[in-house]
Amino acid sequence: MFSVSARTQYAIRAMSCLATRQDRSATSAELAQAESIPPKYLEGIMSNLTARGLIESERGKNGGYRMAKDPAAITMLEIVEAVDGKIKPVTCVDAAGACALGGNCHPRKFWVGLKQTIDAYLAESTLKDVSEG
Amino acid sequence: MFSVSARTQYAIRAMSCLATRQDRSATSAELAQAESIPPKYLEGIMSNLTARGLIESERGKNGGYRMAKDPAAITMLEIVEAVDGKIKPVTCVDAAGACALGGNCHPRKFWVGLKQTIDAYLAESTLKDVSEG
DNA sequence: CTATATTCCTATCTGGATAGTAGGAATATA
DNA sequence: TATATTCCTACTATCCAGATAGGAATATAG
Ligand code: FES
Ligand code: FES
Repeated sequence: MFSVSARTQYAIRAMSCLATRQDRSATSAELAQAESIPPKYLEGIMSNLTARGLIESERGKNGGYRMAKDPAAITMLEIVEAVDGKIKPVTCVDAAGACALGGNCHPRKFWVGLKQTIDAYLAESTLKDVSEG
Repeated sequence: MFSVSARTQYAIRAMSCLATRQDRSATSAELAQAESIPPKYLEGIMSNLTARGLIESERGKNGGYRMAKDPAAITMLEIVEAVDGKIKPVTCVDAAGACALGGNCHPRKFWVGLKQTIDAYLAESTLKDVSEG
């Protein structure tokens, strides 16, 4: 329970690796190699991160990725949401009617609080913090 | 991501329902009915809660379950761990060698912190709080 | 222009976990 | 003995994360 998807773990490791490189740039294949991530799978993840604007991409020969921002300005929340979407402990956490109970059970507030707690932790952890261990 | 299992949601709803009954007792079938939970599935969950000592059971005719403690003395963490085990964002969160990287990646501290954050929230939320919404 | 290296897109397969079901054994009451 | 309950074990079905495959688009170099 509350397990972190491989997607997100891969994304964070890849970003962490990219951030600590000289020049802060690398190809997807290099990152996959360095972090033991299935190369083809990582490609899709990198696209997510690019779409979110956390990194920038260059196609073609000599292409690859580079950090779009300072690692201290990138939060774990941004990375998580880029690759796995907003976190949702229960389906009705934001849309009150999105569960069989129609948003009318007592525990719901508790789940909303949980989401806020997790979001807060993710938002206050920067890539810089994480990549430095 | 970070989604809560049906097991845990059911457990909390059932406990919440039980806690707010006169006499704080009911049969599994009654709780299943009241909370729209598959009856047979709930049976197994109730056994988990009994094993953990959060509720007490009585077999046979006129049997059922009753609260073993005051709802204010039962935390969400106890319920979650009773039915789904300890939470584990990443496999190596407590056993450092339990992942392909052998516990040696920088992000690991971050995941440990996440677990502590979630555990803390769950531990400070009591059944009384939750059942009262 | 051609060969090559890369990102990017779409479609598909697969295994394992989760959710749920089935049947009945044990136990208690009346 | 009949009935109502918890408890136990095993099975089935469903779903989706994880992974793979193939190739289109794009850029560079020679
Ligand atoms: S789970 Fe949606 S209202 Fe309780
Ligand atoms: S995930 Fe286990 S060491 Fe990083």
